[in-house]
Amino acid sequence: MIGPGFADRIRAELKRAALSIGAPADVEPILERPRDPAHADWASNIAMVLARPLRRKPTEIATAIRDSMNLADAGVDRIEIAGPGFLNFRLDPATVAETVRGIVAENENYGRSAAGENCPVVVEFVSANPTGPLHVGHGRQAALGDAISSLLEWTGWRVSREFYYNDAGVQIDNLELSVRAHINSNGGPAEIPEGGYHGEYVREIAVRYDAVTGEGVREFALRALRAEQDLDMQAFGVKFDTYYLESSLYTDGKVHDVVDRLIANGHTYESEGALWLRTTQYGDDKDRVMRKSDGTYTYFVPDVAYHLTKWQRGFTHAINVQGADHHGTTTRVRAGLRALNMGIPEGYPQYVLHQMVTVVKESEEVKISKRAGSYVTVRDLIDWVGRDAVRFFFLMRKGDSPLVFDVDLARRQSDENPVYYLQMAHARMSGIFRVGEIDASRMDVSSVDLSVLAEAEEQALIKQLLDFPAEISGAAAAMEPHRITAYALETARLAHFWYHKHHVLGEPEPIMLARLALARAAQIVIRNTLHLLGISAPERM
RNA sequence: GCGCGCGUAGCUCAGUUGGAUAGAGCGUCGGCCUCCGGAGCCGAAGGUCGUGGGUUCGAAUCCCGCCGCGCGCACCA
Repeated sequence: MIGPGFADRIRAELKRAALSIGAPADVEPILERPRDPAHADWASNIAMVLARPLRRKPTEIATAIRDSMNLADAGVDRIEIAGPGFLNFRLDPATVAETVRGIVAENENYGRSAAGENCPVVVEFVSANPTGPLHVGHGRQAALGDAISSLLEWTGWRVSREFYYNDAGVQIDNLELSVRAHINSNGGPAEIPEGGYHGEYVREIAVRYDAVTGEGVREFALRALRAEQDLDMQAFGVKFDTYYLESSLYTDGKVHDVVDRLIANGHTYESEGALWLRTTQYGDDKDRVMRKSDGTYTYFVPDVAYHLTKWQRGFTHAINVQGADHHGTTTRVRAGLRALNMGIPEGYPQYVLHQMVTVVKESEEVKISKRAGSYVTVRDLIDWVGRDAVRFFFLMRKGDSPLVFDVDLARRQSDENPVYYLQMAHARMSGIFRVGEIDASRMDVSSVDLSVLAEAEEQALIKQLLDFPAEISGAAAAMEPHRITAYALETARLAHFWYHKHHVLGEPEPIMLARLALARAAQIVIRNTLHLLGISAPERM
């Protein structure tokens, strides 16, 4: 560990100093990177925090702490006191430069940590009904779910990516009826029933259906659409570890078991010919119907059964990535799980909800596609701008805010396009090695004198590279991949700055060797961010 | 009406879980540059962080009210 290494040393020495001036024994100094790098490399607000318990002025405390700190033990060059009582720590440029060696050595593992302790977690995403091609909302989910999964893997969790097919229920009935309508119309205009599906794909399925095989229309349609969705995800580069079929919950009797258990636990009642669950006992604003008056179950019962299987399969942590339009279901699923009295905690599963996606092309919103009819598909986006751009654009914004997908920007081959800018930074670093005819992957930096990396752009770039592990763990803990896209762009920016200002090849050998090491470190970090986000890192463009 | 989310520069958005003078990209204006790899670099203008209160050493961030936008409020998923 390189980045936190500094912080740990400073923190330990800071704590020792704080205790020596009478701080409470349980004091835990907080270190942070100041927003403005001109202030310091690392900063602590400990003096302000201690002001109250010690009944002294923050600046006074800060001075006392500074005076009792050992610079060498903390590994810092300078300590300053600023503002209301910040302790600002500055690192020696040669110390900073030295860290490049570690980044190059760790290579593809740089940024990983073990915080998750190999704990199993299931991340469920996309989970579309097999009733049509995947739409852009599913695309956002796929990008988010896959990136969150990667973040968790990078921080030491054992991740299982899961796709839940809602292949039961009324919507599947409607799909079957829609396909049958086309079959019956014999190529003529079909009478699609109320609630049915109108896309071109429905007609295609009807045309391809062959009654002679003995396979039912319903099974054939489901199989075709699942295959199509699988291809969409494959084109997007997303791989699932498991697929779970809603229908299996019925055939395995799991839905019945859940209902029986809920009844046995006394959380249900009959009313108006239906069976209700008292979800209001668990924070819902009204009780929910479990079994309709026609004897079938509402969707949330298999949902509860499904999430129970996650728990029983050993996933003590479960994360669901869904559109915000499903927000209403979270409370009742959790309520159902708790009503089982099986020790499933209140916040299980965790939800990551995202807002809607609108697609804009030539300044106009695109709402329809030929294949799907009333919506734009993930496949359309991939065809228009490529997988990398689709992924990046979906991850650029935090899930809480609606996303406008600018197709024209995404396909532009210039710096205005963030994906291009980012990949170009990687290509540039790679270009240095190509032109210099150096095999970067075999580069030995163990005996290079890195202390010559003292230029402002070099120090800024290195410090940025050092932030990478902390960025990963922060983004993983918050389940916010957009932090990584922002970090990647900033890293690319600093790499571009450095590249424009300073030459590598053709410099005197000591400088060239050190700069080659830095170019390699930058290449590694940019490549790692790209790979983590599921985006390719081209060597040339 | 109730619940959830969001209001930050002209536009698109960040803001490290309460820290220092609120940032970036695009756009606008002024000036350089043509270099391993493609118009890049430097500087400037631009903000009552929707609004009114509260909490404290300190608030864009936490709490309450109000305004505006989105989503949800099914015996659909």
